[in-house]
Amino acid sequence: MKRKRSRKGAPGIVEVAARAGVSIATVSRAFNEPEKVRGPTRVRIEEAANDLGYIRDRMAGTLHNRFSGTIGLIVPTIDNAIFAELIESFSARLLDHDRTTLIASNGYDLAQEVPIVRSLLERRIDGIALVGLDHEEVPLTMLSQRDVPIISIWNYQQDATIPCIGSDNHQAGSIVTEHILNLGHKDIAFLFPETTNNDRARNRREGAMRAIAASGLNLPEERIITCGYNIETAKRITRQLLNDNPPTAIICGNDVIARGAIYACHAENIPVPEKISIVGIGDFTGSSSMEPGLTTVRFHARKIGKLAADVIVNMSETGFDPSPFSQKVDLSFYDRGSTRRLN
Amino acid sequence: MKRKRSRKGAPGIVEVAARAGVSIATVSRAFNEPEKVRGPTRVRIEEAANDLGYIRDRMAGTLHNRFSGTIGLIVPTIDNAIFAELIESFSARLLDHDRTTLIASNGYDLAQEVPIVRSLLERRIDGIALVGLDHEEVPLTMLSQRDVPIISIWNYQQDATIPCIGSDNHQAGSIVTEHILNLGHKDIAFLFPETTNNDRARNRREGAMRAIAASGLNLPEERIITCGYNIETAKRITRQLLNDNPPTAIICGNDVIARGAIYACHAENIPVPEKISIVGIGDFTGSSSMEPGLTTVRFHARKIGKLAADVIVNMSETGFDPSPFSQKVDLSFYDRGSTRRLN
DNA sequence: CTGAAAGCGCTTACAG
DNA sequence: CTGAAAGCGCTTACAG
Repeated sequence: MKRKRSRKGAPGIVEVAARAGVSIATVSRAFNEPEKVRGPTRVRIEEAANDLGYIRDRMAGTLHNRFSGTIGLIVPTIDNAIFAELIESFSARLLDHDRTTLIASNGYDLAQEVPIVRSLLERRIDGIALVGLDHEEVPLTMLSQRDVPIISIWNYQQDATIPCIGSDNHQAGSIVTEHILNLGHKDIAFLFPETTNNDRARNRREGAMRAIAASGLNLPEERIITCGYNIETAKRITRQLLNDNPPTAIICGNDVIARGAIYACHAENIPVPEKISIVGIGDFTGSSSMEPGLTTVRFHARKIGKLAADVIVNMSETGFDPSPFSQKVDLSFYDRGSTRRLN
Repeated sequence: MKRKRSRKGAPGIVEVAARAGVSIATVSRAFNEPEKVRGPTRVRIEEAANDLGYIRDRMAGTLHNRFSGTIGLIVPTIDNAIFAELIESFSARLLDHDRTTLIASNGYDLAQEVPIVRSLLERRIDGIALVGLDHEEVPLTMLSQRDVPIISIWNYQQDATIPCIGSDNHQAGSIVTEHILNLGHKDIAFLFPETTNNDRARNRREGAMRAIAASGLNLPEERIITCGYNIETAKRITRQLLNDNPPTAIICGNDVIARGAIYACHAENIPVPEKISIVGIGDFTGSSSMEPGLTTVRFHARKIGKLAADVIVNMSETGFDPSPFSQKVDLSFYDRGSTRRLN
């Protein structure tokens, strides 16, 4: 069933060279190292290329210099407010660098990264950005064996074994927890996603737990609830919680869960924050507009995405020594309407 | 600053051939047309490839057969619930087809599509999916000149000039409007995004307007409000509206705007649906979980994404006659809690 | 079923 | 500053 695509009229470097009256070597230089081509020659080449509607075949060049101008991005999910801003800013910034984004999602299943990485390597990516620090050995080895630079994004850990750009999830967890504790809450529930293979969720939870411990509070086991990543699940679990044994505050592992929790309170006619305080983590699009506005800690997703794009391009161009590329992006806490002092 | 990436230890087809004791031609066949290679030979080659950790260079093959195994996807925005499910399902399905997604967003600016398409063509995409039917001539010509198949996704129009897979936005607009009219509402406001260069929004609005006209109702000019694409803007504009001159129903161009409108009602203490009915279009993730649940018409985004992936792969493999590839995906109306009969 | 050889569209030392 | 030529890692007729 395979067909061979015709080149049709599409002109190549040969046609451009002929029209400009130069060799193909000079045409190539005019694009890649314009400073090495005499002004008038360059102009003639550019005109010829324009007239013919020439579009370079970068993949042909890749064969030679090993750069495809393509960067891989693997996220846990696309269908979720969590990474939307990150993906958008990362890919837009790459376009500014004349790079293109090859995107894939692993569906929160790290085993999926093996075939994805293979698929990306077959397309000769110049570098790759992976969300988080939890990854299997195999894909990491496949990448480093081929000298493909890796950047981990979203989570920042000082002792990370791969260069990372992101925020301190540990700190995010403790910030919101301390806020709740400072408001005098003692009966607190945690609504956190599964932490296996998810360093972001794990660090947040650890940070939250540590803040609890530091305060001397003792949180009973049943107050630590594992909750799926979607609004509907969070809403259902929270309604159950409200019916069984409502706490005075709920600390949510992210804003998506917090949104579900707030909807649950609406559904059960429990006023937020009068009867119950709710905090999220992330500050996703829409969190500030909710009623009540969600108290949360902001991950500056666009900043992280942009930085990561700059860094991965830089790494691919210069070769790299991982360590100096790690960067911590500060968090911002927003005290909006969804929490209040316990009275 | 350019460095040359070493191949390092990464084995190529030559090494695999040597280890398997065959020619590189046979190795190539074993991957591309396995049925042409004798069983035992194939096994030896597969073992050799595995042992060496061989990863094909598809870009080298592209040079010859013109297929990169890469498909472009241009959406108006990534940072938005609107296209999240579409992107996720499209790219996941492409991965099943052993294709990879090159993603880019145009920020609702069609002029951006020229550099984006150029960038994708330089990477030798095998096909491209574009959201909507409004596009400039230039990028479309660039693509068809190079025989790159195009599929328009999200909007379906019978007389579209490019093959399209999506739902009837016209119908979506009329469905929600008729629902509101059937509930007895007469004082209705429209909250629609800018319709220039946006066929989806335009069709929805036309469908809504037609339903209004068919009912004999006369909608005053000031009831037709243009509203930005984000929750915050929608909330602000709706609050203004509620203060100035509240209608009994608001028809929103999409669920994002509807979400903002509902939050505005919460903020102004106007109960939905008791005092005001609100409908959206789209049924994005989260719309069913809101309080009240959003009455809206569902675009089956995952179905569209999956279908589009199948079709574009098919088009790239078989050559194509555009017309038979168009497909209309039915809408589903959900009457949830945000609307009620006027009394 | 398998191999030797030409060639895909570029880039890059190497000369000049 | 420019050109002729080799070569990047594959695929594909063409022979055998």
